[in-house]
Amino acid sequence: MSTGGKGGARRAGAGQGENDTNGRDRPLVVGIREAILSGEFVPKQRLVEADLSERFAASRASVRAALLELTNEGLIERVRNRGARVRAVPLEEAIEISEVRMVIEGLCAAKAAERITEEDIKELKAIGESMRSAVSSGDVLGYSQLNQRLHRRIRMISGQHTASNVLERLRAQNVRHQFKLAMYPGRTTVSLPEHLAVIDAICAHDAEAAEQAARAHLRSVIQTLPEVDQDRSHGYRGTT
Amino acid sequence: MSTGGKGGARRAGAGQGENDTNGRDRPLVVGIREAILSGEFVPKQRLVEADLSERFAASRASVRAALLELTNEGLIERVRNRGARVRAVPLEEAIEISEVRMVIEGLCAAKAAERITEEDIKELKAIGESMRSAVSSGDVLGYSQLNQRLHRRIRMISGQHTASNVLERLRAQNVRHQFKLAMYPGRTTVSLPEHLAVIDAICAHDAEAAEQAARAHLRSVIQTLPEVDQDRSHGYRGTT
DNA sequence: AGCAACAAAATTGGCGACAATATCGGTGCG
DNA sequence: CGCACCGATATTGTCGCCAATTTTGTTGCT
Repeated sequence: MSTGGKGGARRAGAGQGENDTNGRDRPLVVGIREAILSGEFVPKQRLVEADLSERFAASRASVRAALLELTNEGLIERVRNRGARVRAVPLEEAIEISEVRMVIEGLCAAKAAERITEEDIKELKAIGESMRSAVSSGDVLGYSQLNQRLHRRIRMISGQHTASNVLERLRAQNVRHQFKLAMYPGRTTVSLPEHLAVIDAICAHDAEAAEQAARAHLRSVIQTLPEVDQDRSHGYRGTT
Repeated sequence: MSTGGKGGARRAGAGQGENDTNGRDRPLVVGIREAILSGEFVPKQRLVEADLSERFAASRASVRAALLELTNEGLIERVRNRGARVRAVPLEEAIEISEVRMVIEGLCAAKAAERITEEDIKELKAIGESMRSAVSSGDVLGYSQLNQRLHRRIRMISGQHTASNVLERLRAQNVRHQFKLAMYPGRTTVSLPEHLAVIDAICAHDAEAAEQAARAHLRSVIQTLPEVDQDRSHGYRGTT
C-alpha cells in the first residue's frame, strides 16, 4: 500500500492498486467526491464555492480547481456564471452508461480470461463462494461489496488501464442507481448466477464465454434499472 | 435526439465545419488542445504555465484551469509541483485505447443499425461511395477525413451520448497514432472494405453484423498499430 | 392585481501576489 | 577527482481581492 512517490512510474491513471477514488488527488477533490458518492450532496444540489471553501477549510481557488476536476469526471455539472451542482443522472443516461459499461466489462472479462493466473483463479473463486454464502444469508450489503470487489479484481487482472479508468468514472456516475439496484428485492438471486458464470468462464480461460457472460450480466442490470428508478433523479424542480 | 434537454438546444447549430470537441469550453482549453492535436506541442514537451499565459494572453489561473481540464481529458500529464507536459502515449497504451474503442464503436454501430433512418442511410452510403472513390484516386487525406466523418456520423446516429463522449476523448489521445496509421501505405486498401461492411450492416438494420464489422475494423487497426509505431512516442529522455 | 423595469444581493470568473517545493549549479571535503 | 551538502533559481500551489454576470426582491405603472 505504500503509495509513496514512485516518480518514474508510468502515469496510466491509477496504478493497478486501489483506486477507490484517486490517491494522487488533493484532499479537496476526494472530500467533495466522497460527499457526493455518500449521498450527503444530493443530485441537483447547488455547490456554492464559498460554502465548500468554508466546509473544507480551503481557499476558493482550490475549491474551484476541485470542482473543475469533478466536472470532468462527470460527477457535477457546471454552467457558466451559474455555478455548479451535483449532476443528476436520469434513467435514460444511466442506461446509456450501463450499456457502455457492458461492452467494456465484456472486454475486461475477455482479457482477464486470457491473462489470469492460478493464484488469481483461487481468489476469484473465493469471491464467488463468498457471494454465494452472502446471498444465502441474505447479506445484501456484503454482497454489494463483494460485487464491487469482483468487478475491480477482474479489471485488475485484465491489465487494461484505460478500460479501468473509463469504467471507474462511469461507475461513479451511476453509483446512486447502482445502490438502488443492489437494494432491489430479489436482485441478488438474479445477479449471483450471472457473476458465477463470469467467474467460471474467466477461470476456464474462455475469453469468448467470459465476454458473453459479463455482457449478459450487465444486460440484466440494464433491464432491471427502469424498475428501480425513482423519477426524482431528473426532477427539474427539486425544491421541496 | 435531445429529449427535452434544456441546455442542449443551442448546440444544434454546430456546423459541420469545426470539430468543436467541446463548445462550452473557454478559448484557452480549445487553444491548447488544438496546439496539441495539431502537433505544435509535441509529446513530453513541458507546458509551463507562465509561457502559456503569455502565449494565449490570459492569466495563469485560467491556464491552470485549462491544464487541469486537459489533464482529465488525457491529453496532458501533470505531476505535483513538477509541472505539466504533453502526454506521450506509448504503443502499448495506444493499443489499449483502441481495444476500448473497439467495443464501444461496436456498441455504437449496433445501436445505429437499430435506429438508423432512411435519410441517414443515404448519407452513410454516400460517405461510403466517397471513400471508395477517394481510395481509387489515392486521396489519402480525403479518405482520412471521410473516415472521421463516418465514425462521427455513426456515433451520432447511435444516439449514445455517453459512448460518444468516451470515444471522442479516446480518439483525441490517439490522434498521433491515428495519423501515422492513415499515412501507412496500403492502409486505405485494407480499411475501405471494413468500413463498407460496417456501413452495409448498419444500413441493413443488422445490429449484430454491424457490431462485428465495427469490431473487425478496429481489430485491424490494432493489428496494424505496431507496424506504424515509431518509438519516439514513449521516449523517456526527451530532453533535446 | 398583474407585469415590467429597476436595483440590490449573491455568486462566479479572472487577476496579481506570496509561499512551498523541486531542479540545477556551485563549492567544499574526503 | 568524485561525492555530498548547500544555496540560487525556476516553477508550481495557494490565497485574497475586484469585476462581470446572474438571480432575486422591490417598486411603479397599466
